[in-house]
Amino acid sequence: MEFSLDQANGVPVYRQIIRQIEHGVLSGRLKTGDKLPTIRSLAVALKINPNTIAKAYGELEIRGILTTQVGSGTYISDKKPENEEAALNGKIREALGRFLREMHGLGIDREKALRLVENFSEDDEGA
Amino acid sequence: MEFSLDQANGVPVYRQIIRQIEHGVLSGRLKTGDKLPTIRSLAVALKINPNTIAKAYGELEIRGILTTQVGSGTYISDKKPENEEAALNGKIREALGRFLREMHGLGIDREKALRLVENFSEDDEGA
DNA sequence: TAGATTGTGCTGTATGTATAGTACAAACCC
DNA sequence: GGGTTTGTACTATACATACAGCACAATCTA
Repeated sequence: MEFSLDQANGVPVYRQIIRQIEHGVLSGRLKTGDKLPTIRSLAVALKINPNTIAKAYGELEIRGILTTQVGSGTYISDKKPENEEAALNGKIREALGRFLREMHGLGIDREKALRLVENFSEDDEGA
Repeated sequence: MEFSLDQANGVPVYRQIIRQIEHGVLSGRLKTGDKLPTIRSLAVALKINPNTIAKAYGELEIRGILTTQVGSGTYISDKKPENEEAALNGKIREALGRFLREMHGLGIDREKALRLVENFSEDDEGA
C-alpha cells in the first residue's frame, strides 16, 4: 500500500489517507486481515505528525473498516460493507463527475478530454 | 459564469471560487472587462457568507486577475498572465494526473477509464 | 523476563476557514 | 440631491486541521 499526499490542494491530509484506504478496500486491493503501516512508520514516510495518521485510522475504525490491536498494529476489518459494489460505483461516478466538470471549466469538452486521457503521460508532470 | 461548490470534499470554499475564476480566465470563457457577480449576490446564490466571497475576490485582485471598483463591481483585469497557454496546459495536466491517479486507486486502468468517460452521463449522479 | 514496538489518550499551540454583525466611503441610479 | 448598491474593513466567535510533546497499557520479540 503506497500512499501519496497532495499538500497543495487544500484537502486535509488525514482525509486523503482515509480516502486512499477506503478506495483500496473498495477496489479489492486491500483485503481482510491485511496489515497497514504502523502509525509511526507512516508518519515518518509521509513526513507528517503521527497524530494525523492516528486520526485517520481512528475514524476508519469507527466506521468499521479497520480494527486495531495495541502492540500489534492496524488491520483491515472483516466487516464488509453491505453494498460494496454500489459504493465502488458511486465513488467512480463521483470521480468522473468531478473530472469532467473540471475539464469543462477549463474549456475542454468530452471529446477533447478523451483524447487527453488517451495520450497522457505523467513523465512530464512535476511531482 | 456559473459557480458550483462541493461542500463535502474538504477543499475550502474560497479556494473553489478562486479556482473556478482562474480556470474561466485561462480557458478564455472570462475576458477582460467581464463583470463578476457582486459579493452579496453571489453569497446569496451560493448560500455562504459574503466575507468568503470577499476573501476570494481579494486574493485574485492581489494576483492581478481582478480589479475592483467600489460601488460598481468586480471585473476581470486587463493584465494577462505572460504564459497563459502554458498555465492552461499545466492546469489541464494536473487535472488529468489527479483523475488517473484516483482511478488507479479505485482499481481502474486507463483503458477502463476511457470507456467510463465515454459513457458517463451525470443524469444519475446526485448533486 | 526485559526491552522495543504499537495504539491510545491527553495537553497545549498555531494556523486556516467560515460565520455573524457592524460600519464606512465610493459609485451608481432615479 | 437622496437613496441604493458595491467593495472594504473591522471585531468576535466557532470549528477544523496539524503540529509538538508526553505518558501509558497492551503486545511483540529476542
